[in-house]
Amino acid sequence: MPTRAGRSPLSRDRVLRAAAALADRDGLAALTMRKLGQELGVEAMSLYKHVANKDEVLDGLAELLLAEFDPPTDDVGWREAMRRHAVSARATLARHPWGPVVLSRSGPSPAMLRNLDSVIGSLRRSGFSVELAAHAISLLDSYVYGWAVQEASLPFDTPDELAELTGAIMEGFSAEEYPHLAEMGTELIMRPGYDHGRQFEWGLELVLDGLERALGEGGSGG
Amino acid sequence: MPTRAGRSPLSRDRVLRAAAALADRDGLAALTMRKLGQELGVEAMSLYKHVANKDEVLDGLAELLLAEFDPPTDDVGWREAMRRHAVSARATLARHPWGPVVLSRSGPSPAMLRNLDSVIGSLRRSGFSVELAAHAISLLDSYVYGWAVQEASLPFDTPDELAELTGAIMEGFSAEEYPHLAEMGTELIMRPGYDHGRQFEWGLELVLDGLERALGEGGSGG
DNA sequence: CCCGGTGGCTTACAAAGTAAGCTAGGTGTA
DNA sequence: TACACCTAGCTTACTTTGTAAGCCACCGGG
Repeated sequence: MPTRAGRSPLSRDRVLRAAAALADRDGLAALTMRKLGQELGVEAMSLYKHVANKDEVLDGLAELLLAEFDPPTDDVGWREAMRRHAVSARATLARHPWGPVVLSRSGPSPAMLRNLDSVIGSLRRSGFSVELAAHAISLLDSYVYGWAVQEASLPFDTPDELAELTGAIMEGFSAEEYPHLAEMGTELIMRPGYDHGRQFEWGLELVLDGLERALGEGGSGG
Repeated sequence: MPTRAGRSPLSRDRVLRAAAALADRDGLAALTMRKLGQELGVEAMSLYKHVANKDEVLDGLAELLLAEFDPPTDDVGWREAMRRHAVSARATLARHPWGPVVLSRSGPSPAMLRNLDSVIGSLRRSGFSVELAAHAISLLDSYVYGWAVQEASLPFDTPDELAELTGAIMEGFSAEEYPHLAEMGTELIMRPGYDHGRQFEWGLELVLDGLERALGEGGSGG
């Protein structure tokens, strides 16, 4: 007899979705096989009929995540395509703070390769040399990824919380110890209307400007 | 009687250094309190006389790491100062693949704040507005950090190994599936003399160019 | 009607963090 | 000198987690 009536049967897919939901809700550290089982109304060991082990669950999360990234489209020009791709990646990673962790421990999965291939393709069709495309991807990826990692480690979600937190941190140290930090805190971050996310876009535009210039120069730069 | 004669007494500092050495040698996952104890010729529980718990060990590793970063100096101009700082940070993180992990889980520690403050100071003294300095740091940090995270997850150390690995990955998929990736693999990455690290510098120069331009425009950009 | 396979369950063990309390050896003080 | 005390390291034991091994009930086909 089923533990709970009307429960749909388990499947690898349902396991992974539940894992993502659990990690979203309670954090990646709370994702244990036992809790995951509970979530699905099942004992921990039952999960092993559908996934080989916990590593496979984590790899599966990486796949789910990559599937959420919009691949670039060719109908808007490379610059807009890259911008959208970067913005979407950042938004996805912000939605799932466990994203960077699972991505950085997964090897080159098909989803990852597919994603990469489509970005390279978009750039190549817009006139980027192989080398310049490599440079562009490396730069954009590092930026987005690094941003996301730092964002994921910040313990706040809204600008208000940021201001509040900044204030709390700043009470912990004297303005003599870290004068420049103090200045930045009071004159920028705690100002009403300050939006941390704006910085992401600013940096992204700077990077895109640089790439546009490098593309115009026709070479690989250097 | 000491387990091993002539052993110097334990201390928080010795514990942290041993932890760093162990993580360097066997990876962060191998850093357990028991192994760390062994490394020091001591039982696991003895460590707790010097550190509160494992979290404190990890936080301590973050401090050690930050101490390895060269702070920027004022005698070379902001651009060269930022370049050196970024290059040094990248080198440090490459030397310690566990770096990104411990950094991203540690809150704003004094070492972190000090580091940040000195970078802001260097920029401010070179004419950066508060806002532009914030943008610059955010961009540079994200780039270096994102690069480091990705580099840390790569399972090779030398260019030769990269070429070899790329070849191995590319045997796993058909050129029809990922045509652009295949092209990049054969025409760029597996070419003799290809140096992945060069891409870091290329991106860094692009970013510095952009910042220089933004500084010249005198405003905060936007 | 039996039979094998499948999906979930129970049990059990190893690794890891760490709480609690023990003890020996050195130290300051009467 | 003797004694009380402090400290660093030790022992034991509990909890959480991943997962190996094997059990059993059900279900569809011969």
